[in-house]
Amino acid sequence: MRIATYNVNGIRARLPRLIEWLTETQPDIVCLQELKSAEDGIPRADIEAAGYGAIWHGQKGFNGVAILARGEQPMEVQRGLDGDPDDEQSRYIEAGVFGLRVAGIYLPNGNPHPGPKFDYKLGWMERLRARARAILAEEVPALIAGDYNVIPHDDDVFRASAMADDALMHPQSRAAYRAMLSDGWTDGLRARYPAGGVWTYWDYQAGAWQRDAGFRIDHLLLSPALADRLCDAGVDKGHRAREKASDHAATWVTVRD
DNA sequence: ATGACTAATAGCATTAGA
Repeated sequence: MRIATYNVNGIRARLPRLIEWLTETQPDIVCLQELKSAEDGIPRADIEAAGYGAIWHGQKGFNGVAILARGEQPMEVQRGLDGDPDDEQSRYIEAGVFGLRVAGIYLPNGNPHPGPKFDYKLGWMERLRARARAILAEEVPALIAGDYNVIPHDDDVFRASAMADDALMHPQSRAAYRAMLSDGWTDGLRARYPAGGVWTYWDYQAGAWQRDAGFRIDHLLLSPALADRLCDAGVDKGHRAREKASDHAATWVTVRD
């Protein structure tokens, strides 16, 4: 079974690329982020025509997450995280699909640091960790996949000094990510490539793609039961080179059925 | 320190992204 996460940076702007990628790579489960669309603007018919059932949590203009399943309708478990009744941003959706629990996340960027956006990021990570621990306590095979907006290690970025002051690799962001790993989650791509050097994002600006000036912020975290089934992991880098591509590349794991 | 790209917005300049 192939499970992928993909920050599409606008599902309507990206629709031809998204459908093409689904058709070419045939993932069984997909978590999408940055739909940048209200629910009534999401192209349900095109996704279904490509062979996928889907649920989503949309928002006009920004954010927005979805879970797709090939030939199946995901069964929604929860949308949004507990712990902040004032939070109206669409960044979390969770479902049961193919016997797995799957959460799709779009973790706040947090720039600039310091400031309210960074505080929101850390608060959101605490709330995510609480939900993640509750999922682990259920002892179902589970995965939390999405755009974490965290560069976990210095070898996950083309040049650590270039991003040193960024919220993506702030020590507090990294500590909050590590805390989830310490709870028992396995970083699927890191397990496959322990030395780093694999990117999932390349900025549109300053020729970052051409210079391979990228970093790794899209992650798939596997519960212990699912980590035991991990076969492979990778990044669909070729699609990042195409016309009208997202600035992220899809990132995936395969697990034994 | 700044800008460079891209997407969306009842938009034609601003916000947000990372």
